[in-house]
Amino acid sequence: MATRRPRVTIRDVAERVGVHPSTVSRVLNPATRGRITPEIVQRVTEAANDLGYRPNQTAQGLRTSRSRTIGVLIPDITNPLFPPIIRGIEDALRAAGYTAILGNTDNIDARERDVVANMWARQVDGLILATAQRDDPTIAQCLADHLPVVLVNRTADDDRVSSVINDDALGVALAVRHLKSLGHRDIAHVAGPRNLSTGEARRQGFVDAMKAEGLPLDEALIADASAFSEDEGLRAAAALLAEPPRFTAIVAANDLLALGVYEALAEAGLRCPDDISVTGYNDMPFVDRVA
Amino acid sequence: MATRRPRVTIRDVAERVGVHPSTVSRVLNPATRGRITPEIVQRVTEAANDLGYRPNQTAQGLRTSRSRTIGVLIPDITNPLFPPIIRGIEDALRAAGYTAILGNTDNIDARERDVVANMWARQVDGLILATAQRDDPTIAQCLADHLPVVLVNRTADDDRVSSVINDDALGVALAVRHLKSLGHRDIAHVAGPRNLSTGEARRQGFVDAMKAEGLPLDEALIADASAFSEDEGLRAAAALLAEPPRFTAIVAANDLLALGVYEALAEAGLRCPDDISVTGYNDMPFVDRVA
DNA sequence: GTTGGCTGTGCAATCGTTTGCACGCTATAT
DNA sequence: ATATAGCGTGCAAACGATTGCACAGCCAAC
Repeated sequence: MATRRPRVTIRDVAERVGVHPSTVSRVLNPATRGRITPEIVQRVTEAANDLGYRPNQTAQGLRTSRSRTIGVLIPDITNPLFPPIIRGIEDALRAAGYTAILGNTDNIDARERDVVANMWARQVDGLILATAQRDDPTIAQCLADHLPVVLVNRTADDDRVSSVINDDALGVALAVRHLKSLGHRDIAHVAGPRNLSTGEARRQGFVDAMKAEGLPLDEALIADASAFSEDEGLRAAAALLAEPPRFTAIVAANDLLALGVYEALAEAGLRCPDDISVTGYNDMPFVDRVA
Repeated sequence: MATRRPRVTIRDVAERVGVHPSTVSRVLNPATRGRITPEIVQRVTEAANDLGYRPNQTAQGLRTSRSRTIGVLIPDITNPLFPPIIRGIEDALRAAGYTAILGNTDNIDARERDVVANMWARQVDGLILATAQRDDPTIAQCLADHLPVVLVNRTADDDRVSSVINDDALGVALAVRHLKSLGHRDIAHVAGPRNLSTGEARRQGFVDAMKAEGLPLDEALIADASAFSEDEGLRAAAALLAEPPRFTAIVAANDLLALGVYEALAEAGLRCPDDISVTGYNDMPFVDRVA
């Protein structure tokens, strides 16, 4: 391999100005800059610019044991739900001088442990989990290690950890109200996994909303999916459609499930919305364009 | 902030076994393990496991100046074209003990420079660019710095850098042939930006394919989009549709452009495929479901 | 005119690993 | 028996930055 452009170090800057490296360090650190004579600050700053000095994050990280890096765990980046979330996280982190490293877990525990171990070895300053289960061993581990952790999209039952989520109950209630206003009375629900906060909360939200709207609630019209996937949406909806439907609309707990529901309807020879209406949840990109 | 779980270092392992840290290091490094007495290898390995030792990547990185990290530049992760690519990159890197850090550039030069500078500061071992322009300053910079770089999805005119791309000309030719087999003769093309290899190659592929198939080639039926975006697809297609169309099909250089073309057709009161057929390029997730 | 405080900078240790070099030991050759 | 080669391990110096401590110089106060 060819030799790389030699890195400009803090020592190079120091030599050029004729001061000690520690002085350069103090100049470059806004918090300590005030302790240095303005004229030296000026000369050091100029020299650093001239030489194109860039602090070596690795060395900084070793010394300070902070990496300015955050680990982000997601189930699978190809799930269209996540790119917008990731984008938001990365933009915010970059603005704060941080960098994200991503880990796809595919909802596999072993993979998740592996990814977290790797991130720990890389000295991440904290973790953002989009993978939280209501009872999540990874979260327990992070709490035990005092590794800062925040949840996004889903939350956990353990209330020691904070999370950024939306109002699942409200979202489902809006869907139910909308369907009611269209004249629907008998509404089915394809629910998400009950071990995920989103699944459980939307399920409960559906039950509450039906009651609140004075619509008939039939537990038999709630089909649980074991994952937020198209396949499971298809499976769950097919179960609902096994016998002639006693409902005119389906509230799916998530957009991927809704896509599966569409398929199930098609397989059953039913059309949407002519025969049965369907609502999703997520505003997944391009979902409004799906037939 | 609470105290963190104290890190187990190579020195802790050494002390427990009663050897020098360097010996532990050699045991843990497969390349040097052979130089150490098997019994010591055994004891060190055990102690490392018992203590839950994990090498500190930051320290390793500082010493070896290799970070086992690769920077990946993409225009925008929310563009559905990229998640599958990223997923593939991350899986392959992880299998090799590497980690990816992502950078969204939004095709903005300044942002791109910023991201690359940040990655350089983080000592990335190399870069994967999905952002390549045919004449790309970032690539020139990397070559000058001897920072290893590989292109994906798009390539560059500079042949010193390798790239992983698909056969754009072939893909377009297949689309043209398919349309011809359906009976189309007059085919328009919504081309991508000519400063990107994909735009230019598919455009050229379209021209060549039309000639090869013996179909009439009318330069006026090629509309250039200035970006691979839905908006530009709409704009370019609208231009083609400004006067009564002299064509029965449109080959779009990319799926997002194709979505824009759909919109343009809708706005013009035309239906697809009844009035005009459209082909895309990418196999973007869920695109087969779009109306 | 000495003492005392303050201020700006240098010194050197440190973060956790890796690695060239040296050293002591054993085994073989003479 | 002594020289020599080789093998396994320890030693210590890096990598590039940060930071507690010490020290020199200056000014003011007594």
